[in-house]
Amino acid sequence: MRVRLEDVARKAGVSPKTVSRVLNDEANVTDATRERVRAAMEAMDYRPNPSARSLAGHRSFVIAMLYDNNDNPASTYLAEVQDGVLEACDAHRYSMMLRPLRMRDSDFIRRVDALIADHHPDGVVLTPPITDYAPLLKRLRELGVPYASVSPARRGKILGVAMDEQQAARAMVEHLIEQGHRRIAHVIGIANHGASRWRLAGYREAIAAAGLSEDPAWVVQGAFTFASGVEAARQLFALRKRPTAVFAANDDMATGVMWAAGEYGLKVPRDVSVCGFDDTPLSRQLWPALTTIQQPSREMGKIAAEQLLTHLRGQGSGRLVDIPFSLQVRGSTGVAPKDT
Amino acid sequence: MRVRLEDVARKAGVSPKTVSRVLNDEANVTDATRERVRAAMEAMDYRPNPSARSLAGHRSFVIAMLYDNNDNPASTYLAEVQDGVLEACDAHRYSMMLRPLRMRDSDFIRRVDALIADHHPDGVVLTPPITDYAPLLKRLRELGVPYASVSPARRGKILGVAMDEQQAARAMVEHLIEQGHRRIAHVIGIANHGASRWRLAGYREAIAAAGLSEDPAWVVQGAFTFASGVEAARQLFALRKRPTAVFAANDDMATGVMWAAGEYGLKVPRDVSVCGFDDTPLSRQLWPALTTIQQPSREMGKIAAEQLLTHLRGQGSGRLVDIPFSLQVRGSTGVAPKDT
DNA sequence: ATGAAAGCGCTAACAT
DNA sequence: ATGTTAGCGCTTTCAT
Repeated sequence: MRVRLEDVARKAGVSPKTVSRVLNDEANVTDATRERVRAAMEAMDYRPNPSARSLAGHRSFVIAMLYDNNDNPASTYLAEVQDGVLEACDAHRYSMMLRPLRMRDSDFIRRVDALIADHHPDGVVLTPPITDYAPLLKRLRELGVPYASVSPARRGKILGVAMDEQQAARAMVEHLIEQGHRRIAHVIGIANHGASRWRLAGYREAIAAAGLSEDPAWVVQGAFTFASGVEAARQLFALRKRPTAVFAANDDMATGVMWAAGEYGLKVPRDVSVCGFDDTPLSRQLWPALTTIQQPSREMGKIAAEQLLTHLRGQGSGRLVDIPFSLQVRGSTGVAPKDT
Repeated sequence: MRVRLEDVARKAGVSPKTVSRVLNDEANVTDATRERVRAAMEAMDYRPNPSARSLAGHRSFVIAMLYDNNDNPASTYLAEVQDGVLEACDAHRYSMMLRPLRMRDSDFIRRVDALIADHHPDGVVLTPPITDYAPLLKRLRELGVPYASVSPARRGKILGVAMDEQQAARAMVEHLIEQGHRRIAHVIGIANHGASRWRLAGYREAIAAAGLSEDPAWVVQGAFTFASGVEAARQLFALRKRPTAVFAANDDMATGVMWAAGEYGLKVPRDVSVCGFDDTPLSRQLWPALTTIQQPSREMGKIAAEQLLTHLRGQGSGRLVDIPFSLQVRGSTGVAPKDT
C-alpha cells in the first residue's frame, strides 16, 4: 500500500499533526523534530495525497492560467508563458490548469464562475489581452480568488510582471534614427491591446523627441499576424514617399514586411530597414535576422506565477515585478539609404 | 456554504448513496429517481467536489499530457494537440495536466514515476516523439496507467489516433509528378521520428511507382526547423542538376526552402515548386501559399483523449482511430519548367 | 433498487 | 512545542 502521513508519523515517533506541520512549513516544531520527520519522509519516499490535502485543508494546490484563444498574441508566445508558469508551479508542488476563454463571448464570466466552482484554483494567472478585462478582475475579487498578471496595461497595486514596452519601442526607433533614418513607419498591432498602444506610444515619443514630423501615411494598422504585416507593408511601399525603415509592433508582422519588401524588389537592409518586437524563434531564423526587442516570455510567466504563489503562501504579499528589455540589433536594420 | 451531495439527497428525498449513483452513471437506479435527483442537482447548481471524489473513489479525474520539449515538433503543433485534449477533458469534466519531458535525459523515467506518484492521473496522452519510447510504455504498463497516443509509430492494440502519413506523403509527391516534375527532392525531418520515416517512405514509394530514379543528392537531411530548410535548400539549389520540386517533411522547412529560393533568384512556383506537410497557419500566410498536407492536430488531440476517456469509463475499450488526410493544393506548386 | 455505516488521508480547532 | 478529536465531501462495502 501507499505510504501515508500516519506511517511517517509512526516512523518518526511523532503525531500525525506534527508531520503535517513539517509538510506545510508551519511554525512550532523544533529543528530537531523537523529534521527527524524530514528524514522519515525521505526514507519512506512519502508523497502526500493532494486530494486529501485539498479536502481537509480547503485549498486545491492548483493555479489556473487564463488566456484568450480567440484573438491572442502569437501562439508561440502563450506556449512560452505557459512553460514558465508550469515551471514555477512544479517547483512549489502546485498543479497548473489551463482555461482558454473568449473575451468576446457573452458567457465569459459564467465560464470563469464554472472554473472556480468546479476546480477551486487557489489563484489564477492572467495573460494578455485579458489581463485588463475589468469585469473579469471585478469578478475575481468578488470571488476572493487572487490573481497575477503578465504584462497588465494598468499598473498599481497588482501582482505580476511587466516590461516597459513603451520605453523599449522608443529605444528601437531611436536605434533607427541613429542609423540615419528619417522616414520611419510603424505597423500597429491589434487595436486596444495594451501592447499595441505602448509600442505605438514609444514610436511617437521617439519621433517627436528627434524633432521629426509624424506622417500619418506611415502609421498603418495591422493585426499581429504575418499576413497583416504583408498588407501593411504593401501600403507603405506603394507610397511615393516611401519610408526607409519600418518598425512593426511584433515579429510576425515584421516578417510579413520583409516578405513584402521582396515583392517590391527592395533589399533588406540596403533599401529598407525592418524591425519587430518579441524576439520569437522565427526572428533569428530569417535572413537577414530580425532586429527586435527581446521579451523573455517564459521568464515572465514564471515570475508571474511565483508572485502569485508567494502571495498564496502569505510570505510578503507579492508585487509587480519590472523586467528589463533588451534591444537585439541584427541584420535587418542598417544605415539609411543615401537619398531617394 | 457550498451545496453538497447530502443537500441534494435531502432535497430529492433519497440517500446520499443514490445521488452518488446518479452522479457516476451507475446502475440500480430507476429512471424516475434518477430524474428526480438530476432535477435537484440542477436546481441547486450542485458541483461535486473533485477532491472528495478522488479521495473516496481512488481516481483523480485528471489526465496528463506528456510531451517532449527538447526536440519536439513545431510548438504550434503541440499547442493545437493540447487544445484538443483540453476540449475532450472539459467535456467529460476531467482536468488536464501537462508534463514536459526530455526524452534524452537520464531521469526521464523517474520524472514519469514522480508524476504518477504525486498526481495519480487516471490516464495519460502521449504525443510524438515520445509515443514510441519503449521504456516509457513499459513503465506505464507496469504502473497500470492507461495511455492513448497521438500518431504512434507502431500500430497494434493501442489506444489513440493516427493518420496514414506515408500515404499522404505519397499523394503529395504524386501530385508533383502529375504536374510534370521528374526531378523531385525531399528534405527529411529529424532522424528517427516516426513522422520523418513515414514521409520519406511515402516519397520513395511515389518515386519508385512512377519509375523515376532516386538521386541521393536530392534527399537531404533537415531537422523540422525553418533554418534547416534554408540550409537544405541551399544544398539543393547549388546542384548542377537542380530539382524542379522540393517536398519538405514539414511546413517550417518548406518555408525555409521558399526563402532560399528567393536567395537564388528562383521564382516559386515558376522555377521551382515547393510543398510541405502539416498545414500550419503559416502555410496560408505565405505568398504563394504553401501546398501541404492538412493534419488536423487539434482534432487528433481530442480524439486521442476521447479514446482514453472511453477506456477509463469502461465503455468499450477504445481503439486506434484512423483519420483521413487531405491534400491542400495551393500556389507554391505548379507545372514543371519546360527544361533546364 | 435503495440505504447505513465506515473510512479515504489529511488538516482545523482545540487541547495540553 | 506537540497531541487529540472531529470532520472535510464523497464512495465503498455490505445490508436490506
